[in-house]
Amino acid sequence: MDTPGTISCDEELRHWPADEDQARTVQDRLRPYVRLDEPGPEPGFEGTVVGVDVAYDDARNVVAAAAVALDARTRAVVDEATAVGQVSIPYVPGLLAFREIPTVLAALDRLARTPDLVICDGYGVAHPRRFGLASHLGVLTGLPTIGVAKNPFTFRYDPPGPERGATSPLLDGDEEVGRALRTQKGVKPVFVSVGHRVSLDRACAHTLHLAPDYRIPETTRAADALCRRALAGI
DNA sequence: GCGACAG
DNA sequence: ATCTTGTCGC
Repeated sequence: MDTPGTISCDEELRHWPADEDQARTVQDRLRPYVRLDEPGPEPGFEGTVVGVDVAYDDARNVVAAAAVALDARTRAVVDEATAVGQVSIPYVPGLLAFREIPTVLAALDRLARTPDLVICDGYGVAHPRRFGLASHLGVLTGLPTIGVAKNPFTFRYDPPGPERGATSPLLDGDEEVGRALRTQKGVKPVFVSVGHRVSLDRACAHTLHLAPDYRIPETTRAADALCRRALAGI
């Protein structure tokens, strides 16, 4: 059933790392599957953009994930799904994906149709090993993914211009790993990076289109609200 | 060794 | 991420 040269999502979930060293090894093994040569859906495409996010209950070691599908053009919510899981490992910078992905995959599976594009709350290739949450989710699902983070993580940047839509390079040394994108005039930028099968230009264009009124894209806002509600209902 | 560090 | 009151402003 598996195509040679691709990865099996089920297989990866069965071989989930038990400690930090194993997790880093998994990232190094999967990183070559990230595709950076595809432009991805064009801005304004006909289809669905799905936002995913999770919320935690540390006391009970529980994580709730939400996936909300929006019409990519109108941004109207067309579907939503949630899932609940157990937290396996503590948060370690660089290993965020291992806390979120199993439950996020479960939520994505409960959507009525396959997403055309997925927006993650975090980073893609802007990552110490170039394999952040969005890239990891992309490789496991095969779907085009984008990472939109609220903080610059370990990277540096010069502030983009004050106007909505202004960008500046997000740098790891002298390498551009993403962009700071001003989604609202005079408001702190968000940090966009490629996850899988999308160009950086289009990743920024999609992010800007999804944030007409607020700093954070509507996909992430909707998923954030839903996973909090799901967690509260347990 | 020390500090910083997506969510 | 999460813990949390009031407060400034549209």
